[in-house]
Amino acid sequence: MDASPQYRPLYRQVYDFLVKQIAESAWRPSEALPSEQALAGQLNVSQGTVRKALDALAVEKVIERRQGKGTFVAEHTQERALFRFFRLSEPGSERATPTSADESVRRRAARAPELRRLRLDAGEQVVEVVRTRMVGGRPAVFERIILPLRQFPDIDRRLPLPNALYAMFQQEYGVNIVSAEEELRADVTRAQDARRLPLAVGAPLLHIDRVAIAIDGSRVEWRISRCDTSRLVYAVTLS
Amino acid sequence: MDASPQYRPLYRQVYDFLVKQIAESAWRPSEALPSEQALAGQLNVSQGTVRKALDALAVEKVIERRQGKGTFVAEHTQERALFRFFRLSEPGSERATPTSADESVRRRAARAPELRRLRLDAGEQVVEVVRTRMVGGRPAVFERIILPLRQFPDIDRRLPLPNALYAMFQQEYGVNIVSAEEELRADVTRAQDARRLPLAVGAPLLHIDRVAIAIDGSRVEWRISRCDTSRLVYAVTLS
DNA sequence: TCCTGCAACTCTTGTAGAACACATCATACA
DNA sequence: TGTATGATGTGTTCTACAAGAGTTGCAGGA
Repeated sequence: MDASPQYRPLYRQVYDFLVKQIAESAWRPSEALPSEQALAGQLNVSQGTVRKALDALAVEKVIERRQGKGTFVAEHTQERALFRFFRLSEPGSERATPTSADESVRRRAARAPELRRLRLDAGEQVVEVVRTRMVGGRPAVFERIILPLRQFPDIDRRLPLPNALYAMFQQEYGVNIVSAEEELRADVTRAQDARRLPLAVGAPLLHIDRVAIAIDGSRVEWRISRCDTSRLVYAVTLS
Repeated sequence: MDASPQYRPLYRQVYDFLVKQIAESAWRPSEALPSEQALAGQLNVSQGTVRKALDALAVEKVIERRQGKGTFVAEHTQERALFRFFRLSEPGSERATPTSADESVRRRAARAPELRRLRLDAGEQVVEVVRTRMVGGRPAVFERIILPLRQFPDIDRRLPLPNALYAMFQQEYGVNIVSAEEELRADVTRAQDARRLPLAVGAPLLHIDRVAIAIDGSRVEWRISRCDTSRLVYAVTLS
């Protein structure tokens, strides 16, 4: 534990240390961290201080704690990741689970808006994924995803992509998505949308612009989803 | 502290006790709660246990803690409430602040969907508020709000309603809004919308269906907002 | 006498750590 | 094969002290 020029509480230093370790994949997903006692000994602080840091990480769903068993790196399982970041559901708040279809992937140089959104350096390459998301057997979302090739090398050679991308990011690339910033607006269906979705050109659809953020704070994915909300709704709880 | 049949940790019992007290307006907004020591003495637990309960309430933004000063019931000030529950902003995530216009209020019997949404008893009366929300001098949202008259007696005689309704709920009626469930979808502008918003009939708009939930868990407000998202977006962070 | 400035005190929440209870699992033993 | 037990985890509770903020009271000068 190094004492930084500006004071930070011990438990905060422990927290930062653990975030760094997890960001560097020191432990695999679903693998157990060292016990509180072990970490306390290693970092030369008390068990209570380690616990305070672990509790904070558990609130953020970065880790999971199980009494009597241990503390584990939270796993982005299929259901869990979808439940967290896929917000479309039946109007009565029955959760919808999507599948993928008509996937196409290509590698190219990043364009200006992508450089800005993902804070990339000029000339960097990206992978563009275009796919249709099905809910209940019907096309519901038309998705365009931009990924920096630097962070996901050869992801365009690992087709087909899994249904839950964030689980793959975590397991294959050690990239932990912890939050996502979304901007929503209503838009009209264009010819491009109508080829994928059961919507007439000119009909309203929900346009979602998302940037996903990893545990180290880096902006890792830009995703635009165009959703048919005639049968599903975007559900969110503000608190 | 009574021991319930199913075991609950002490700090959870303290938490529940405090929630109940705040729900019953034992302390006014921005008023200080008794100190940790005082609460600990009153409830016959240690200061650390009280602190754990208070920390949880602070995370939920029900209370605010200030070192050296005390613990205060969080106040739904104008800016704070809007920042929390009004999600429209400029695309670059510059926050937008709305004002109200063209407000009309009437009292009537609750209709079937309102009974369901707000879990009302048949025959209960509601107050229906219709108003236009302006952002940057332009109409941006057309809002319809349903409130149970039982919880907000004579609210229809206190016109004009303030800009931040939840601050009024808290100060005038002791109702603390802590979360809101929203369902969003894209819809077309209808004649009714076009009278209020600078949109042509048939243009896409964002339809938001919100139920606001008070600290005691009761469903207190049903609000439908129809938003012009040609200049603003609905911004939300998933975590 | 009145005002000013500072030190000391008191009350608050924040941080750190210890002690023990409870959960889980592996293993020894009847 | 079933049960007891010990080892090792996290969960809960409590204590001690640090740090922030405000109040009080006193010394000293105008």
